[in-house]
Amino acid sequence: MNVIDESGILAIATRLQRLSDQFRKDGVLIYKANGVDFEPKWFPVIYTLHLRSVLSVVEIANEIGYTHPSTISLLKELEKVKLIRSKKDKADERKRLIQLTAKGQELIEQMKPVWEVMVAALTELTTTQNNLLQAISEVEEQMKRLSLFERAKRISLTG
Amino acid sequence: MNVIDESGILAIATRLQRLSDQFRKDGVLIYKANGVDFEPKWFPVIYTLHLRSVLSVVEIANEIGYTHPSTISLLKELEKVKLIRSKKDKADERKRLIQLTAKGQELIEQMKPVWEVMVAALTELTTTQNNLLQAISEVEEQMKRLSLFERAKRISLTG
DNA sequence: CAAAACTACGTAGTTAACTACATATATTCA
DNA sequence: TGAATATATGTAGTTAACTACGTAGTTTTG
Repeated sequence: MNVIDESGILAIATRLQRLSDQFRKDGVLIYKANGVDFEPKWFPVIYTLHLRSVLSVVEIANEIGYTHPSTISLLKELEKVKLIRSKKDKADERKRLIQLTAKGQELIEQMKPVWEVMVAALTELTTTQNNLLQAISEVEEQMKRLSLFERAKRISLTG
Repeated sequence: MNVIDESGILAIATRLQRLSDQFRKDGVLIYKANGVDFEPKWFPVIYTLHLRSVLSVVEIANEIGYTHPSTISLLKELEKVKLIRSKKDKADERKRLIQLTAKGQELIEQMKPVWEVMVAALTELTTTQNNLLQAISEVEEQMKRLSLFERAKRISLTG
């Protein structure tokens, strides 16, 4: 991967994705090693329901920052393995209200110590001179002010 | 996306991916706005061939850090739009040697000023208190020493 | 109060990476 | 030197996100 590393910031999207993939793969291994039957991709939905208890499909999608079709397919999986259940909202028949099952809540209790280990390991790994998590937050903040595209446009005009 | 941002480091894989996606989408817009017919996903291959001129399929895959099947499908696309061409290696008949076409080289010359703008925009965006690119390099370095999984295992045992 | 606009959810198809497996050629070693 | 192993490429199928589009309720408005 020499060329990509040497090409510097131009290949930053590729490197971000590579890092994300590696974290996720190790996540699978860590859950497995701790006897927990859970996939990292489920985390955003499950964690959101852990904190908010009852939400509609679109509300979950917004919380986790995915599109609603992606969210629906995650919800289908989670319903299949009985970690969540859903019912129609009587006040608004368009809505489907989602919540954790008892099994889902038990699983969360089981995962809490694993999450603690993960937090410790991730913190150890990312507490370097330039903190990765903070760097992400800072860049997200910058993008809110002005997107990469807008910045490029401005540089093209003034350069 | 409140919950994900608030859950801190546990959702770091999700946030890395989201950032990567946003960069790539803006990349598409920037190429388009500059009248260049090029997709960001082609960058690793094209840039590698720009620097190394003739390489086999597996050599390219290693340089860009993808699996060889992924690389083959990228190469197919690039051959279709005539940015690269390939021929059998006479010294080793298993190998296919890949290189840029004249069209590919011209396109690179056309893209160079766009890349400069991108570098400037990305640098502006990511030069914050904690530098994202450096943070990525530092974490990659840490992972080489000991993977996330190994760290989690060690923490579980000693904790 | 009916038409228009909006919101919530769902399905179908696409994309860009992956793993697993198959085949052909090259190299090594008993 | 031929059998075993390794390497290079290719194909098929999977995955986890996406966009585009359709339908059914809800809200707004002329």
